[in-house]
Amino acid sequence: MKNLFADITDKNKEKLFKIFKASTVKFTKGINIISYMDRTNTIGIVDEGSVDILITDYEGDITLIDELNQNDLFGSMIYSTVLNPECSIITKENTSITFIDYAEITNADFIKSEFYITFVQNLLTIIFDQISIKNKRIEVISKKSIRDKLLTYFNQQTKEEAKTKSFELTMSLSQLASYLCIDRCAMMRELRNLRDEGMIEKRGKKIQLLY
Amino acid sequence: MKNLFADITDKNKEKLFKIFKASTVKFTKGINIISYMDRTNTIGIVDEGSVDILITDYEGDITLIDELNQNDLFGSMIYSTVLNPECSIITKENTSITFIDYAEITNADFIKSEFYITFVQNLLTIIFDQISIKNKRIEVISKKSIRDKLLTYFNQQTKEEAKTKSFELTMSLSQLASYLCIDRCAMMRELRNLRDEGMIEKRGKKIQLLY
DNA sequence: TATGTATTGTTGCATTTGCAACACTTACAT
DNA sequence: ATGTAAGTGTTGCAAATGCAACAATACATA
Repeated sequence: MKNLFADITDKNKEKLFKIFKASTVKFTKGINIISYMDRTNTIGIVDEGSVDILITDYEGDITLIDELNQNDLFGSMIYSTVLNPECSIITKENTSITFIDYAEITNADFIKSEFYITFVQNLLTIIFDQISIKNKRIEVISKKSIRDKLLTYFNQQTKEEAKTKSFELTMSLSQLASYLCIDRCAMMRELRNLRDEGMIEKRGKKIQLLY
Repeated sequence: MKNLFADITDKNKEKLFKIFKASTVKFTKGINIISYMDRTNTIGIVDEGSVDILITDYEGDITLIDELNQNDLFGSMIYSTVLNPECSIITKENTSITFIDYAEITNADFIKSEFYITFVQNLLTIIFDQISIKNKRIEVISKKSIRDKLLTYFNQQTKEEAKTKSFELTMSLSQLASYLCIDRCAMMRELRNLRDEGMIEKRGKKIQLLY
């Protein structure tokens, strides 16, 4: 995954940090960093660690909108609801975030600099990646049944492993259920059905498609 | 909604079109324009009309990933699966699309031009908007029950109408069911329940929240 | 090692949901 | 005007699902 400052020298990165009024803050696990995003044009970059973007609805139910990892970006321009009180950005572990002022993307000195293009390219690459991830999730949770959600997810994961048709789960089963927006117990049941019907094989975190 | 070429003079726009090797094609309704996207770096811009981005899965089921309208963008960098045979881009009406070569975004002449910044800003604005729309949809279809999906959608729609708590459906009920990834008949049933319980009022396309 | 915590795994049951099949209305093209 | 397609509305029923409640592991860390 590309870094927003990839292919930019340390010296230029320093300049860039000044232009962007950048500040890097280290958070421990479980902190809501939404208060750091109060300026409308703040972009957060995950240097290290990971965060969840959550929305709390009128009934108090919490929806996971995004899971961001190293190099991912977030900000009110992406999460239009980000400044609403019902949105929270929670660190999932010890996490280091760099905040930059997006408004400075039109800073005259910055535009003239030789690293402007590199920066814009990096920015676009990262954003496009994040959109792709979102599209994948939409494809999965669009499915009406738990079975189809699971199979679609498994197919996505094995797409690059056409030969072996197997992959390692990158998250816990509880997290998977949450990602798929389904009840964990119901998912376990369906997972068992798939295994019993000989559709899949599951050993620990390794899943093998058999169809 | 911003246009990718907003605030760029016609003359400069012409230059830009040359740089991007742009071509504008008019399609009638129901055409799959995926074949126009075969170059990896092609970006499509909806000048007029609208398109659906669809994925057909291993079972032949079709999933609606995106509905794009005027000024929206699409391309393989956004839909990573776009070049796969199972992805289709279907015009929903008479639609005019401009294709540009994304690789030219680093074209030296272009970068030096005075309209480069405007272009990049427009590009980012449009993309951020598209992400916001995606996030909203994820929030809605994340809900487990039809009732919650409907109420969450209604709440999103009335957010800017805090006083009246009412809005006009922008799509048909069939389309809404498809957007929410639920069975249309089951949705109708739940809609009736909500009405009977005095949660909502529905007259034609106008929906009023009563809670 | 002990101890608490997170994760996995299971089941019964009431409820929700998708599906199929149908009638009726509206919109639109010829 | 007339036929065709698209959209709306309804219902019965079998199947899928969420929920609650529980037991058994695995895992971390004090």
